[in-house]
Amino acid sequence: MLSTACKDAIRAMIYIAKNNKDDFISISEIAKELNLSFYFLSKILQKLVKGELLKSYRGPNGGVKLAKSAEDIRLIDIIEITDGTKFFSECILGLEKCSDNNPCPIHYMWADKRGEIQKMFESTTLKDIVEDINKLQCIKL
Amino acid sequence: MLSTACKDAIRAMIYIAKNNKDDFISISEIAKELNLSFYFLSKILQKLVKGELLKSYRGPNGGVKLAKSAEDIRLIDIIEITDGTKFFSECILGLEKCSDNNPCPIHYMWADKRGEIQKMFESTTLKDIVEDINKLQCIKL
DNA sequence: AATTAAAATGCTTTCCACAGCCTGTAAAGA
DNA sequence: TCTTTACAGGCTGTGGAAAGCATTTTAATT
Repeated sequence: MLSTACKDAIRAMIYIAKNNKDDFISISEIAKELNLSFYFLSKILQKLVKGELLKSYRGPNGGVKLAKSAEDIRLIDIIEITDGTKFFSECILGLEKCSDNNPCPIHYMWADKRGEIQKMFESTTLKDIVEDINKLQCIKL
Repeated sequence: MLSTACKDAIRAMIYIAKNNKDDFISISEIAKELNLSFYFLSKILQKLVKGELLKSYRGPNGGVKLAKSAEDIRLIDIIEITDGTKFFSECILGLEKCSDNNPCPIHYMWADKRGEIQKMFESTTLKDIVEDINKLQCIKL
């Protein structure tokens, strides 16, 4: 459902939010901690920088950090930048002409579930997740 | 979410169920009607034959037809054969160690939605869909 | 028996997400 | 100013899904 790039992006953003301070976190540190390819992660995070969820800084002690408060970054924002929003509008059977006015046989029941998933991603912020991590016992990202 | 092969399989199965009679429907007819590659569709339907959702017959007037009543074929059956069931058990962030006892930060909210989708596919049969098509105005598959 | 229709199957090709590597560029520190 | 650090971004390789092609097998019809 989510691309590998998107999953990695979410994991990285959670890691960054959890360790959010004034200084920058290096991409190589994140890649090591999350067991990801440095090169692949670099490109994903570049997208998030362009999407204004992250700020980056080059040179020694450089890295990335959140561009805004963790409570202002929703999961859907990360998904939109990495995967786009096709998933939340496309027909589950891949029919281009399918829409509310012109439904495929399973359009309505899918539109319902799809909408709930979208709401879930819209209503969850990085702050929520970090708080949950501190409350619950969660596995290492 | 669903692979192209799975989407095609569902569309084909709906078409077959809608036109279900005693005689066999040729794969080339289905491919033409649904605007699919004959070769690709052949391979998908072969899987469904092996999975015992379809019966096939070679030679003149051959083709495929449902192996059982339309009310005994659920969408989840088609999905299991073409894509497997990984989707309904895997962590949305791709973490192997994630489980109910050992959750990732968004495990529970995802497990909830995922379960609803699974129920949707489990509770929808080809008969339900064909009835809906006859009742509602649906687009061409 | 020969011909023809249609599924079964193996082989090849195409395409894209994923991943890795290398160079360019910005910034800090000596 | 030179060296080092670290993000930016281009280029290339790889695996699996999707798609196309060709041959084989089965069965009906003439």
